[in-house]
Amino acid sequence: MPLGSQQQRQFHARKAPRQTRSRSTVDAIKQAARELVSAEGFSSSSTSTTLIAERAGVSIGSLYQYFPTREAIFIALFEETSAQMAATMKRVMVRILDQPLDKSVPEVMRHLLALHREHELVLLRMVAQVPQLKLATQPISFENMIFDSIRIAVGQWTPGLSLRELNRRAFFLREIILGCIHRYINEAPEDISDRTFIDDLSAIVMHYIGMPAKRRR
Amino acid sequence: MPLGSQQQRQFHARKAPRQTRSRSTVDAIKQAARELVSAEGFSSSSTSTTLIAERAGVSIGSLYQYFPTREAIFIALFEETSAQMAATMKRVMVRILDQPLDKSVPEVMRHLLALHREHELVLLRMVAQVPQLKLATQPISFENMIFDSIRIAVGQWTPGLSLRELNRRAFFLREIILGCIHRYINEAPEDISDRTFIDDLSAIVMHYIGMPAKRRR
Amino acid sequence: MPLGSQQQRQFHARKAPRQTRSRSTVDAIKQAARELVSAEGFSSSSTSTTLIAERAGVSIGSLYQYFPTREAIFIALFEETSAQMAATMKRVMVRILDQPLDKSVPEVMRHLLALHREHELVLLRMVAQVPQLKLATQPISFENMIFDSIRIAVGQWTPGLSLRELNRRAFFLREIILGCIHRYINEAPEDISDRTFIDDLSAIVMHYIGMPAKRRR
Amino acid sequence: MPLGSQQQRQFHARKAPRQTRSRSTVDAIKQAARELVSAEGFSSSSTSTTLIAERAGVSIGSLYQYFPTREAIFIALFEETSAQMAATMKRVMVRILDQPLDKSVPEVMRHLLALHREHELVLLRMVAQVPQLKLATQPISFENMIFDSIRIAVGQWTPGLSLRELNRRAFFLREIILGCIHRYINEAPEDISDRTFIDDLSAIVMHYIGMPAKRRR
DNA sequence: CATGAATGAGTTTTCATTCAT
DNA sequence: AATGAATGAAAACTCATTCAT
Repeated sequence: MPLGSQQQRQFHARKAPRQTRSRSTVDAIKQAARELVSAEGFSSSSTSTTLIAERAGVSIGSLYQYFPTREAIFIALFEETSAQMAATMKRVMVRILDQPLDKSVPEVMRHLLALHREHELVLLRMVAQVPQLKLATQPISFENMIFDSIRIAVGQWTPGLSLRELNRRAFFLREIILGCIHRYINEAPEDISDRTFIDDLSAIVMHYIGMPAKRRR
Repeated sequence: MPLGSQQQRQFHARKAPRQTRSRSTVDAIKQAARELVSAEGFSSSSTSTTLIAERAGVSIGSLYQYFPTREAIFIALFEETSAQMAATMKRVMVRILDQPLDKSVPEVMRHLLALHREHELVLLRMVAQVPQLKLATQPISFENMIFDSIRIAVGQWTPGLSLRELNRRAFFLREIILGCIHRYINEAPEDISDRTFIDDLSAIVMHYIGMPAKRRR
Repeated sequence: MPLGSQQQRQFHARKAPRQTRSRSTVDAIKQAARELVSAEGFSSSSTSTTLIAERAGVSIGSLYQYFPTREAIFIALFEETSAQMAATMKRVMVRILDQPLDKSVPEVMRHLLALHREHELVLLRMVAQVPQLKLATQPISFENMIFDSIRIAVGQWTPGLSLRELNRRAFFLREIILGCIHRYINEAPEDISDRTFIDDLSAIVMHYIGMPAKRRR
Repeated sequence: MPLGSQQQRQFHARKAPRQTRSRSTVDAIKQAARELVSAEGFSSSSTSTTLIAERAGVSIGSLYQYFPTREAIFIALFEETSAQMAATMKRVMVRILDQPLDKSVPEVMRHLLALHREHELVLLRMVAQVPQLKLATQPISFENMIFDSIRIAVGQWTPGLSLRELNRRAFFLREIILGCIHRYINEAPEDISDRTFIDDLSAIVMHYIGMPAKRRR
């Protein structure tokens, strides 16, 4: 019988695991998925459900007990990672916000770089390669969290900006920060050390934060 | 010569179209691929060879006469687009290079934005979603061309920079420019008009170009 | 361990069937293949995986669970048959070896004929038509087993032969015996009864076994 | 439209080539086919019509002008080769028949070996691998010719044999001779020189020719 | 006659998903 | 709950053959 047509495709996890055993089953699956994605990207031949289950030491049957769909695994993975990162960053931000810009910005950059390195592949590859993510998890939590933090920071340092202008600056800053970090990790350019990378990125950021509001004609 | 011996996967076009008829077949295929990718991304269910052939009004047989592999189609597409964009940009650059920075930079940004809009999906989606591209098309021509242009421009405007520093600036500038343009097109944020987008981006760029060489400790 | 890395074409069975259910699936597939080959030879149109699966009353999916490749099916078939035949012949040989030549040789011929009749098509057609077999199954067990038995028998009956001469005689005998049997089964000539066939073949064989070592000039 | 159903499949050459140009086209095709078969066997991927046409320096269109079917090419090839071999053998036979057995038999074997070596692959591989041949070319001319010659020779040297017995001996002799030659060429066993091979084969043959008619019980 | 672009039925193979045990 | 055998729709790709030019 033709599948996938008889019901709305569910993208989210099927049942909340309660017992310890299934707890670890879910984790094993996610971990296996993470590893496979890291090693090979998302091509469905290298991260097939069978492979994931195998690596997790779990039968496919069990896998489908907890995830209704292959995609669900990756979405869960993504959300988890994303949430973790957001939480970590929040902690960092709180600790730092009252310091002067030239201390706090590099500090934040450092943490962001480390964080992305740690979760490198899941986050970087996934967003790019799994289009469904954009739709499924509307608030891409981490990016949004960054966006909000930036708005707040910019608001503090350059008061009197309109909402539009605030959003605009946050838009650019987020893209500059995350974009440069992504590419830096991906390309690992020989000419640039972590140190210079963070210095330069911080300089750019600080300058843009401090740029006076435009006088519109 | 011994035929049929295990030939490794070919990524490039199988035979060059000679007659006008086949010329147009190839074009139809590429166009169909372009459209499907634009509409649906790369998931092999939405851009299967069958679908491409169908949309191109061509039999699968014909498709495989010219492209040995599904991937080959996309690579061809990518290379073509990439080359076109590079050529266009070169022309623009030449026309502009002797103008003062505050004229030429926004001008270049304007052109880049237009160019990316035009070729939006092929370029944007492809690089992210087709991992093989990185390997198959050694010099991702467009990005490289941008990189080189930036180095030249920076060299002119901030003479006396070391090679390393030149490369570093080009690295940041390329990422900032292309990254912001990509995201701007993708997200189409309501708060930002094309005009402000270009102004802001230009401001950031100009500032970074002019930043004095760092005094290292 | 890195999965998904280009694994070279496997010719051997994919997973060993554990449960009784899969046992019978594998058997059904092999049986279906055997029948189709018998009826039609190996042309991939008459023994396509689809056809085999269909006849086996099994889905193609299942087929590919156990055989990674169409070829793998035939190789498995061949090995199985070959091994069975070798085992049977060994038993026969043991029982017979101490009898006088003029008893044992016809006896062996009789068994060989029967054996080939039983496994007729798999063995006969396959070796000729599937070139990969030669490479895949290093010792074509049955033929080798015959070869060895012949060497032993000849050694017993005509002692004092050099190794070379032993090999030479075994070469001729094996070809004569197996060749004549094959053709007899294939052509089923009206003029020749099983009885006369075996008599004549035995006579030829016995004579050759007993031929004195050559005096080389 | 589905082909192959609207008319009886024709296996023989489509039109008799008259002009010199097409003469050479046909030859080129046959030659190309011969080479490809020699190099790679019959797997339709290594001897596809396209490949044959290509190697022959001829368009597929032209190929199909002269051969209605892929098979037709091979059948033509086979018949040609077979006829040539038969002709050659006939000449040899005539020259030799009045000599004493112990001269003529080795002589014939020598010629047969040479002949098979020359046409090695076409003949050997083809018979085994192309089942259609058996049906299409009813009188496999060469084998038949050998068969007949043997009957004549045996009739001369052992007069008074019944027709059945004649046929029987010819059956065995043909298989022994051709079988051993085929295998000798295919396996090229190190232990056996051409000389010993021919000596032994001749001995076997002569002995069998001379074996007295059986006294039936 | 020659050409080679086009065709498409038919192969092999994959992989997400189900379901009997 | 867990298992893993079974499923089959769908994908990639091939190759003999036709036919417009």
